[in-house]
Amino acid sequence: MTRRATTHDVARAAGVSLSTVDRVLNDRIGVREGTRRRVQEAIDRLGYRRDAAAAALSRDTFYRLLFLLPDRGSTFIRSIAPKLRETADGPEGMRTEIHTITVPMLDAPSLVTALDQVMPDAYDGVALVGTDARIVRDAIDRAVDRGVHVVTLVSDVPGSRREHYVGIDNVAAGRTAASLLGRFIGTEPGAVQVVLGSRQLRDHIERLFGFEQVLGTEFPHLDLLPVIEGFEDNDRTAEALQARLASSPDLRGIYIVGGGKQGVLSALRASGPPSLIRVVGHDATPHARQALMEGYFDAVLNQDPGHETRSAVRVLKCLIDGTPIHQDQERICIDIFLRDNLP
Amino acid sequence: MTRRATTHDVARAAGVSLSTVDRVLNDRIGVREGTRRRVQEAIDRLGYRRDAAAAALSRDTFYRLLFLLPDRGSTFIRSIAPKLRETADGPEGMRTEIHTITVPMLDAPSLVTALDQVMPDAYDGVALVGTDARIVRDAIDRAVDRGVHVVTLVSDVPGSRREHYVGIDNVAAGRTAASLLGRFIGTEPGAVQVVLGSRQLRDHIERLFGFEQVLGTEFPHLDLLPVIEGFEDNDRTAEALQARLASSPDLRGIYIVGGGKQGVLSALRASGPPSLIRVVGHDATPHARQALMEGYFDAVLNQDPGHETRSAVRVLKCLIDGTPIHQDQERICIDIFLRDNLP
DNA sequence: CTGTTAGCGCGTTCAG
DNA sequence: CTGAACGCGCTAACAG
Repeated sequence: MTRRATTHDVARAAGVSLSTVDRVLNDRIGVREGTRRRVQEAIDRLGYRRDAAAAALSRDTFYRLLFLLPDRGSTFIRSIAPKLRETADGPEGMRTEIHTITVPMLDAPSLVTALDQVMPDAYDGVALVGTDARIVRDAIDRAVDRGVHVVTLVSDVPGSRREHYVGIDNVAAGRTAASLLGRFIGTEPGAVQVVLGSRQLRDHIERLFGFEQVLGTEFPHLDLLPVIEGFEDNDRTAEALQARLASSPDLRGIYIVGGGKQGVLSALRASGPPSLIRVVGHDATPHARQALMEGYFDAVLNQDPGHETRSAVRVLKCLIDGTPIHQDQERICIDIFLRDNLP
Repeated sequence: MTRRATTHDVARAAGVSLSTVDRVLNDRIGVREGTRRRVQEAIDRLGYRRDAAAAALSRDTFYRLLFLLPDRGSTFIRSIAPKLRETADGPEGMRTEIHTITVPMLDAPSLVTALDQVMPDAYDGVALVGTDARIVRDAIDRAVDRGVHVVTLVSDVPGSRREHYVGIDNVAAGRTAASLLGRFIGTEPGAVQVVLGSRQLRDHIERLFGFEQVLGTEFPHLDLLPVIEGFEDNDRTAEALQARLASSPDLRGIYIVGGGKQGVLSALRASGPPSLIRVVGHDATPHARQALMEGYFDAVLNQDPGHETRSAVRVLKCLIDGTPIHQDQERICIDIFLRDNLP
C-alpha cells in the first residue's frame, strides 16, 4: 500500500460520486440502501480512513469555548490560565476561539452569575473549575438546558448535568497518599497530620476521605491528629503546623491535601534539617520540587495542568460535534513524583 | 478577534503575494531583506500562526518509517507492536507509512543485517529497540551516513550517532525503585534481592546501576544479595527465587529489573500470602496489576508504550522535516503505580 | 527577486 | 436520490 485511499478512490471503486461517499461517511440521509452498502463495502475493502485534518479544514467551523477560572488560589490553580493559553496556541487550538473569565475564588454566587451569562449564540461550550454548591449545580443545569455544553475542570460538581469531568479521581489520590505515607512511615506507632486548604473545596474533601479510609484500615497504628485548615494561606498554615510540631513529638507524617505547601515547608525548615517526618503533598510546583530535592518532601502527587486543559478542549469539541469521547485517552492520571523521577 | 489570520491576510497587509509570505515563513531564499522585514512585521502584528494541518495537506508528502522490533521478549516488549499499529491508525499516522520488521531478540548480527538493508530511497527514518553492541552502533552510524534518520526506542545505543532516544531514563528509574523500596522497607536491617532479565540489555544494566547507587548511599543497612539473572524466563526465575527465599530469611525487598515478573509472582504465591517482603517491578502489564491488587507487589514503575510509539513517530517526522523537537513534550516519564492509582 | 496558478482531501452548496 | 463545482489554508511548480 503506497498511499492511503481517499474519497475519490472509494467513489471510483463503488461507482458513485464523491458526495455520495460523503453522505455514507457522515450518516446523512438520502442514499439508497443498496448504494450505501456498495459504498460501505468499498470503504472497508480499501481500508479507507478519513483524513481528519482535511475534513476540519474544509468544514471551516469555529469552536467558541469559554473557561471560567478562579481569580486566585494555589500555585497549581494559577498555573491553569497560562497552560490554557499554551493549549490555545497548540494544535488543539486550531479553529478554536478560547475566552477566559476569572471569577472570585470559592464564590458560588459569582460563578452562578458568570454561568448564567453564557449564551449558546456566543459560546458552544464552557469549562469551569467547580465550586460545590447547590446554586452552582443548578446554574450548570440551566446552561445545559440552554444548549451550552459544560465540563467541570479539576474540581467536579456531582449531581449537576455537566457532561464530563476533567481531572483526577480525588478519592483515589487520597488513598494513594495514604498508601505512600503509611508505607514510608513503617510499622511503628505514631501520629499523622493532615493539612487542608479549605473544606469548601470538594477535591480537598474527597482526598481527605480517601486518605482516612486507607489510613484507618491499613495503618491502624497511625493516629490522625486534628486536621489543620490553612485556607491556602501560607503564614497561617506555618503557624498552626509549628504549634503542632511542638505539641506532638510523635508526629511521623504529614499529608498536605491542598494549598499551603510553602507554609508547611517553612515550618519544617524552621525545625531543622529533614527529619524522620515523612511528607506527601500535591502538585509539582517549583517549591514542591525544591522540597523534594532537599529531602523535606518525600513524594508529590501531581495532575498535569497541560493535560487537563488540552483534554477539556478536546472533550468540549467532541461534545459539540456529537462525536464519542475516548474515555481512555481523556482519563487524567495521578502522577507520583519522588526526587528521583522528577521530569 | 473573530477568526485567525491566514497567509492571505498577511500578504494583503504586507502588500506582497502569497508565495513571498510562504518564502518568509519557511525561511526560503530569494526575498529581499526589506520585503522580508515587512512581511515579518505583518505576521507579528496580525498574530499569524500557520495552520499545520493545512500545510501538511498541501505539502502532500509521505513519511516512510520503519520500526525494527524484537520478535519476542517480555510482555512489555510484545506490547509495542500493537501500540505501534494504534499509533499508525491515529492522527500521528496521517500521511505516514509505517512498516515493521521483527528481528530476533538480543541478536546483534541480525539487527545489523536488518539495519544495513534500510536504504534512504525506501525509508526516511528508522526506529529500533537497541541492542548494545559495537556492531549495532556501527550499523546505526552507517545508516545515518546514508541519510536515513535513526532513533532508538526503549533501549538506547549510546556512542552511536542515533539522533534521538525515545524512552525513560533507566538510571533514574533504578534510583526511583531504590528510593521506593528503601523507604517501604524501613530502617531495620535486611537483605534485598535484584531479579534481572539479562545483562545484555542496556536498560536493565542502567536500572541496576541507579538502584545500587541509591541503595548503597541512602540505605546502607540493606544488604544486596547476588543478582538473579532470569533471562526473561519465568520458570527459571521462579526456581532461583524460591531457593533464595528459603536460604535468606532476612529478605525484605525485591526489585524486578526486567522480565520475569510472573516467575517472581509464582514464587511469592507459593510461599504464602503477601508477606513483609516489599516488591517493586517494572511495566504495568496485566499480571503486574493483578499482583498490585493482591498485595504481592507494592509498586510498579511504568513507561507507556503508546506514548513511546507516538513520540518515536513525531520525532522521526521532525528529523525528516528538519524542524526542532519539543524536548519537553517528547520526554518519556517514569510513571509510578501503586494499587491505589492504577488507571 | 516576486507573482500566478493548481491542487492536497474533504465538506458544502447548488443543480440535475 | 445523485453528481459537479467551489473553497478551506497552505505549498509547489512555473512564469514573469
